[in-house]
Amino acid sequence: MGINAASVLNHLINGEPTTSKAPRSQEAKALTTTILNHLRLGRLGKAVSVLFSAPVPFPFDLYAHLFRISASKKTIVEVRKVESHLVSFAPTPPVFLLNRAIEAYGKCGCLADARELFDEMPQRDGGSWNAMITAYSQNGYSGKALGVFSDMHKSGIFAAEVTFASVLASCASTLSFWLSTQVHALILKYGFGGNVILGSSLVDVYGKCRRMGDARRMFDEIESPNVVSWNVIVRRYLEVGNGKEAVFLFFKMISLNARPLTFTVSNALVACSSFGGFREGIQSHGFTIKINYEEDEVVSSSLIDVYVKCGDLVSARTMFDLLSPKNLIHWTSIVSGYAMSGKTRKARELFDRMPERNIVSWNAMLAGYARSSQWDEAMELIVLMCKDTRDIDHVTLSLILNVSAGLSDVELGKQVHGYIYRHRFYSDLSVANALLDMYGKCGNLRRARAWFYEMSHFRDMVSWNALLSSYARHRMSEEALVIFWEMLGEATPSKFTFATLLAGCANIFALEHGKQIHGFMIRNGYDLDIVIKGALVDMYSKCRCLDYSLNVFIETPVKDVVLWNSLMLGCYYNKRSEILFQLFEAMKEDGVKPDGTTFQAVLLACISQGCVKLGRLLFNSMSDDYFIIPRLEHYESMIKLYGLYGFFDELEDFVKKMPFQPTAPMLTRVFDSSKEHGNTRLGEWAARQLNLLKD
DNA sequence: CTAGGGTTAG
Repeated sequence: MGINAASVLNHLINGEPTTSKAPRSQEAKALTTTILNHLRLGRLGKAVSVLFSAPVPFPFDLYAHLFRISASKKTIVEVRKVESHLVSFAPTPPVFLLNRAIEAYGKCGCLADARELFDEMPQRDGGSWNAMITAYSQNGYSGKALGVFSDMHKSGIFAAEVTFASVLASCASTLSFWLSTQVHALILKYGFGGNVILGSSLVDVYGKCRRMGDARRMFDEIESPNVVSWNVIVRRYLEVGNGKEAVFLFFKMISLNARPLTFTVSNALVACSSFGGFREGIQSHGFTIKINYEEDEVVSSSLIDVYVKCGDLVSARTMFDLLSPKNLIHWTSIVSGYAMSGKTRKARELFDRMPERNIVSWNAMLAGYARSSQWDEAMELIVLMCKDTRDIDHVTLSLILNVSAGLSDVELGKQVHGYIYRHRFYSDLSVANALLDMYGKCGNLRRARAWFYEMSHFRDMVSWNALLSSYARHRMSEEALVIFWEMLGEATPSKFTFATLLAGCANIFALEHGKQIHGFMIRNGYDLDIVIKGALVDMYSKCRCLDYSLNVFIETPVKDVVLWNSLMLGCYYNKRSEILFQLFEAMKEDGVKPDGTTFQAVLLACISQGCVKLGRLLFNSMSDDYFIIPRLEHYESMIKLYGLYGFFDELEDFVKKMPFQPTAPMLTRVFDSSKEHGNTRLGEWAARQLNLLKD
């Protein structure tokens, strides 16, 4: 068919080709082939412009196809063009195509276009509602998605299964528990209860709302959970801090011969680390090898971390050494392992050998120094870090604040405070608490208090505890107690709170306050665990109230070394050292291994009872039988013991054979006791040594 | 045609 002047004119006047219906659809057919060819070559723009070369309706499938492709490429211009062609040239565009258009707008994030189309549609079906809800839901407008769902429900439209998925996703992101239960009820009412996807979504929602009881019940109701369902339940248990249950379900999954996703395996491994489940970790390790997952980057990272967190650095290192290629996370994990277990030298060695580092690796190394109180090394690292990277985050800031506190360097702390202020970190709770702690530990209670009040709107239990402990630490237990009563109106005290308060009372021998706290805990049904019992025994001992101390001790079924130590020191403070020796024997019979503090207590008793030979025996036994390296105070006690009772041969031998140079107080004591007992030779030696020390 | 989960190091 040729083009003549009349046909062109006709076209211009009527806006329509003069050709009859059959050839027009043939033209569309030919163009459709061209368009599809363009699409095959990935030329979406070309395809759409060919569409516009013919002002005729195309097959609906083609529009649907174009919508899908432009949606997946998120090319909003093409979506608009295709919609415009559709509504201009197709006489009555079918609802399902308009739904596709809404979906495409949604995928491109153009909610305004989607909504406009939705509002102007002559008719809507369930799919239209669904498309609109999904569009809102997937773009994070959960509230709007739920609003549309509510409108849908009110206009009597029955929701489809797919709609519920979007609705539940929105419930999950808004954490609306009660709405979720209502949606759950609707799902059951509509008979969709057997849908695995909806079931898993419900587990997800309940878990995110931290309603693990409901989540678990829902999970147990799923007839045949799939890998996603298992992944969700394991993940949610991990998130609420119930690692044991997460691991339990992971093992259950395996026993049912389901093949977990790599995500699920790493979640389970993290769960093992979370409660120190070494055996479970090893079993999971075996399983990952069996299903060929040990090569996976993420799984191997979590595996190394299991060994690290369970304290088996040898295995962690073996895994790390065998691993290739190693990534940044593997490196950081092993460095952190050494750093946090006090092996900072080894950590640093590896840290220096790292092919690349990021903020997390720097923080890991720094955290190690902070944990081991190696403040100078920490400072040096901070300087290096600032040279290497401009990246400073909330963890770094908290760590630098810990270092300032450790060095009692309030000036450094103030600098960090300024940085925090300039870079808007002050609303980060962990940073804010670290700052509070720093001012407290540096003894700047005025600033601590001021900052604490600035934190009024977002402080938590940790903030209260930090403030309390700074008062208690600086022997202001009365004030600490006042703060405690204030605290009750705002936060729930924890075991940490009580331990701090009791230690504060012990330091100033505030027996009445200590009793009040003890009573408070009993009245309010607090679980008096071994740490609190230890604090109580210590407090009563120091407050010269040995009877109470003994009572608390007796009512503790399983006693640890701290408890024994506190009581033994209590005997010493209360001039009942003769009982202390019996306690020492009883402790060993009880199967509790003495530590350095135990021996210090026994040595103090020897001093007060004049048991020189026993003291020497115990001092030697300490390292020979118990492998405890004597600390400075043990040496001091021995010197005091020998000196006080005039055992000068032993004293001289002891002081000269010590593995380090005697300190000034030690020499002073040697000098004083020599003078008292008329031992001129040793006294002069001590005096000479003292003079040498001064230079 | 459309739905669910989303991991590892400080």
